[in-house]
Amino acid sequence: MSKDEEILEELSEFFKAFSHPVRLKIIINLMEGPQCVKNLGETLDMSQPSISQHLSILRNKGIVGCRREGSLICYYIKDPRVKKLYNILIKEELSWQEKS
Amino acid sequence: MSKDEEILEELSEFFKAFSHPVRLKIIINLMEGPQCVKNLGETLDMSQPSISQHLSILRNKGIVGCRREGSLICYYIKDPRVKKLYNILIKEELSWQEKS
DNA sequence: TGATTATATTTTGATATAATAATAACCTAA
DNA sequence: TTAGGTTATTATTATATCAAAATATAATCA
Repeated sequence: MSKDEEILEELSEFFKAFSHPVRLKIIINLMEGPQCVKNLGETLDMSQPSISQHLSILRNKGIVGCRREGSLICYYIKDPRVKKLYNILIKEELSWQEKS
Repeated sequence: MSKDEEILEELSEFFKAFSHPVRLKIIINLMEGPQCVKNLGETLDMSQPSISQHLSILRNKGIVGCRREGSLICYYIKDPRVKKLYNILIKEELSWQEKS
């Protein structure tokens, strides 16, 4: 596979991370700061395994990272492209976010 | 479904359009200007039905539009978010594009 | 009209993704 | 070390997506 093909593959994988509403929710929440899985589950009102599965997808793509803090595992945005994307395309669509 | 849920659904559908390397290629090509299906097929070296299928996905999401011009059908970028996305995230990753 | 070119749709089979349930692993505190 | 709370993984089933092939539609030209 050529270099350009690889770039396109990687880019499409990146966008695939955003192509599910639950993952979008997770990403939007993490944009406000690192969160542990438990908090995410409560905020999004979803089952723990489901949250965990989507987090593992985001982790595998390098979009989020995590660190253990005692009994909790704290997730945070890792890929710098997420911030760009959030600022120009996501933030302004969300009614509950101020458009500073 | 709440308003916010709908927004997230729509956004995730939008990103899903970019989550396949062939569709990325098509979008990148159309960013340089409208193209007919035949040209796209030749440029990308892909079968006509395959191009056409991906175009119909992009069409259904409102990302591209098309108009008939004689015997050809000309596709163009329709969703204004595409240009934003292209400029901040896609363009700079492509080695064959100048980063003006 | 029939033939040709351009494009779209449909179908099929293979593969990937999703939700859910069950279980396992890990940490902390008693 | 056991118990309880937190997170991850696995298995299963349902659904979605993909590529490829076959077929259908639409316009043009002879």
